Amino acid sequence: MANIEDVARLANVSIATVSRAFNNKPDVSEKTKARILEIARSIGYEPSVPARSLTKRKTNTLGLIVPDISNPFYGEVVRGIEDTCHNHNYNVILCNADNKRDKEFLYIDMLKNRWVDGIIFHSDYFTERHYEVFKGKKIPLVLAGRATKYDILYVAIDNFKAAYDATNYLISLGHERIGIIHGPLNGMEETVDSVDRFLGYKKALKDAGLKVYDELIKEANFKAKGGYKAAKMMLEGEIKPTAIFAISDMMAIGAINAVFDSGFKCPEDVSVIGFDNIDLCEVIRPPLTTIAQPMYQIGAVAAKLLVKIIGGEQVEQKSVLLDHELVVRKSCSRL
Amino acid sequence: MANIEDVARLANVSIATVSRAFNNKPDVSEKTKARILEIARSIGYEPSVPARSLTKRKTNTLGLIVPDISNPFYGEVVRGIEDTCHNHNYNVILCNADNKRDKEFLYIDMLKNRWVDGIIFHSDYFTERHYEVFKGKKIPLVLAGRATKYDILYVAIDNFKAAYDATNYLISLGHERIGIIHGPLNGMEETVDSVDRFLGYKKALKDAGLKVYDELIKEANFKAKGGYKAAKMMLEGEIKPTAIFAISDMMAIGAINAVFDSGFKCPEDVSVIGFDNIDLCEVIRPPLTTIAQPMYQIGAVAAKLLVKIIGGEQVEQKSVLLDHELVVRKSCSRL
DNA sequence: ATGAAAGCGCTAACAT
DNA sequence: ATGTTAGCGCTTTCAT
Repeated sequence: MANIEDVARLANVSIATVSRAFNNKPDVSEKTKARILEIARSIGYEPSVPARSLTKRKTNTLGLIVPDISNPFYGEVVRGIEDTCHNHNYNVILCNADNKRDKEFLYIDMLKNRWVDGIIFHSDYFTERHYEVFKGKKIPLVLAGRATKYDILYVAIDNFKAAYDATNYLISLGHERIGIIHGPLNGMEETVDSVDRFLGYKKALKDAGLKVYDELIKEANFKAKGGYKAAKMMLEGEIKPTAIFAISDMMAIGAINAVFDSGFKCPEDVSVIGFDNIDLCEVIRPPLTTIAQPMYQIGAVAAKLLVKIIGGEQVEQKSVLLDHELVVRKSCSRL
Repeated sequence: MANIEDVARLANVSIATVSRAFNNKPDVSEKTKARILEIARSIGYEPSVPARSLTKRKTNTLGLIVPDISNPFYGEVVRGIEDTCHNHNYNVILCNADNKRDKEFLYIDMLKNRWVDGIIFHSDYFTERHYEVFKGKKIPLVLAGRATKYDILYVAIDNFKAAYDATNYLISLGHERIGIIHGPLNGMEETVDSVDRFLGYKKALKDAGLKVYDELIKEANFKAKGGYKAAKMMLEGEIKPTAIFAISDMMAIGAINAVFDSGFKCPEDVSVIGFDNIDLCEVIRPPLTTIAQPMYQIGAVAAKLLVKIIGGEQVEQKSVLLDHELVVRKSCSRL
């Protein structure tokens, strides 16, 4: 592989001049610059990124830790991140941590050793230990997809309000027995999405003067099968819901299937509303009414924010809460 | 950040000895090694990957070029790759190239400059120009998801046979007017998946002595909406199919919706079979019968192969054709 | 078993 | 406008 010295020799200049030419420094004559670039091209030379990283102490690389890239939700977020990085001349190292603490810390360590310029971290949980590890390592960090009480930048949506809106929509359609299928609450110690959404649901019911039935509150694992089981139990119970709010689209889809399998119809007998707005929503029958999260945007904005911080812009960077949106399709109807 | 010199000083040894300790070289006394490691730990030292890459001329990084990570299909493949890389101490740089030639070549260039140890390339097309670029750059390469006539290692399935099997299954159920929704054929110059599958479909019909109706051959873009439109046209035509083979699950799902929207039932009136076996298949109604591609395996095997080549094992590496599988669910019925 | 020193490919002072 | 040189943090001969 050709290196800077080869180019210098062939162009009859010093390696410093070659370096200048490639870094667009002002103090190289246009003529020599052109000659250098041409010679470089002819022998297929381009600067070595690792070598550059070493001297500049900057790798132009972002570390990206997500739970699971095979989940379409994260696929969208990551797509937003990668697109943005590409536009800003960064590359992305992808890490699947499965929401597992050890895997996360292991990856954080690896990324640190790789001198990544920053990390975008996406996980169901952000604990005190996370906070301390990141602080200790002093790596620029942006949390994606969730807010936090720590002084760490994040890009997310207002989960409480989003769930409030979803529930309220059901109420506005005349529903009174509204069930919820939420995710793991984890003792409600941490500010997990699931907790916020659950709280938003309860608040909406209370504000409308409606009763909160314990029988209509079920927990599942964010997946279709979990949603199916939870809905099935609800529908076979004493108090039957006329509407169900599932806090992820996959669970909502499971719930719709449960409605049919229980001998009811959706939306005629039971309305179902989801959360996320993944592509599937328009494809299934009935098309799913849901709360849209700007997944791509979450990724894109997080990446932009991180790149800015790395660039050292002291412009008082702030966390961002993006807007959610109610997308009305056909899975909910007036009571 | 602590470096190797700091550790050396504190441990009263030379940096060479520290290096040996961290590289598990045999010629360091257990005692000093332990001391060095302990001191390193106490000041939070770990070797710099960029510096190491420079001397060793090895980055322990793989470049990964895929069309679009937000597509669940590639999500699975990438998941297989990343898991495998993680197990072999490699990291992965993710690149979305959208099947665009320029973006692909740009990424290949970037990855080369980053001295990645190898590249896994996944794209709808692998042209002569691709072949030449890769040969020119001399980067270890494995093609994922598709075969090629060039002397390049690949990991894929036998698309021709898979399509043959799908069609044959329909035939075995008594169907005679079997439509196909295929992808872009691109003049059929290149060995694209779409072409192989289309050919497999025709061969199965011919082998069974069935007529190939031009009216039952439609092209779409691999997405649900495309499948919907294609199926709609077919169902409204003169010659109505009793079964449809869509060469991707997303198109199959679109087709199922089209069946219902046209006033027919699936599978009673029209059977539909898909291709890929994405998670969705079990979630929609009716659950989709399909040809399963081992997506995770494609990624995992490709990564394993690449890591082996990089390791210099001359063990006559061979391309791999993985098995596909017919997964019978409820979207097809006997005529 | 350990150290000294060269070198990986580049950038960034400091000269001229 | 261009060259010289000292690093960046590490591995790897070559000595001892």
